[in-house]
Amino acid sequence: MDTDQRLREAAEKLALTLAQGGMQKTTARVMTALLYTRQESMTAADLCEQLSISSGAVSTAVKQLIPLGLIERVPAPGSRRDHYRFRQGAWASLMSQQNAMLATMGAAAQEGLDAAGEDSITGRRLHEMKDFYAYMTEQLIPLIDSWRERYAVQHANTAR
Amino acid sequence: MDTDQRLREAAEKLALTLAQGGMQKTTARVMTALLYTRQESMTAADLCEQLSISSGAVSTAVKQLIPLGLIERVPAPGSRRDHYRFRQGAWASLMSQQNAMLATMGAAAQEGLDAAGEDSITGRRLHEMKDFYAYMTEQLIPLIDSWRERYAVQHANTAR
DNA sequence: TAGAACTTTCAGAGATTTGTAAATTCTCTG
DNA sequence: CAGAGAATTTACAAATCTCTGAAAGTTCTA
Repeated sequence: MDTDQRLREAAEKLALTLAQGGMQKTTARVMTALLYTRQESMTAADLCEQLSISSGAVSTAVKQLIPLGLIERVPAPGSRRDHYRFRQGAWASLMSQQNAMLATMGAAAQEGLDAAGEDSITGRRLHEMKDFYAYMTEQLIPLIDSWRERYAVQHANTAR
Repeated sequence: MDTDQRLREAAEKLALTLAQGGMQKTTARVMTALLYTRQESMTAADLCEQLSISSGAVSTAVKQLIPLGLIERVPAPGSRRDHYRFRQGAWASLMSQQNAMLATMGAAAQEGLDAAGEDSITGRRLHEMKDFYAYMTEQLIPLIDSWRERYAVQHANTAR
């Protein structure tokens, strides 16, 4: 089987997994297409054709992926079309987004504690929750930062 | 406003957030009901009534929550009904599940690398991905373990 | 072991989501 | 600055998902 086809299949497979995990299916397909493509970047038209979806769908997907820091628009000299590419450091951005969820969970726990009080069955349950998310938030942020740093140094000489 | 109502509202609010994040709505509502309830545990009938859903829906939700390690069936002496309660250590279990996703991502990156080779545009993109998930997996597992340990010690004397 | 009390499964109705096609808006270029 | 080439938005249609109600299955007790 040729390389292109293997990559396409890997892309679709990962997209399916991501969709299972809550990401919208088309959004996931656009993301993985850009991740596994052999081109430096792809135009909206490329994506339409390869994925057999309408330009509207591409537009929607892109609108969701850019704020997540997963892809970026890249200026394409000589072409009037927008080009998109998978971002350097995308994964760290994605993980950071998930940190926001950790904070939300902590706040939800606190809210319940305020209502129920610490000394109750509910209070004990929520206290564990609050502690856990406080701990995770505290630990995860430096973890991501240190990776960013490590990676930046390691690849300083091979930057695009 | 009374305590019960504040807790119910907090529960619904968190359920909505979780639903946005990809969890099924009813599943999320069952989970948060068990998290914020003032009772030690709830029966399927309790959940039906409080959430205004059918017993079939409860059954489905429970079937999804138990494997995630979020809730558990508890034997209820003197009652023939199943009782459910939010699990101790649920949050650590949940986070562990997400680690499985990290492994999947790493594998997906490897698969692409095998097809594209390291020395290509695609190869460099996928290499970053692989490194990131390898790093996160490596770091996150001990993090959760150490929390489990810490929490177990801290609460050894106040166990249910 | 018969029967009662629950739980689970399943088919179909209803609701929501999501993609398409077309209209609109935006943005370059000549 | 007019117009062509793209991207985005919107309204609608199609597909999917998810809950309910009812039937079937389980499990405990008498």
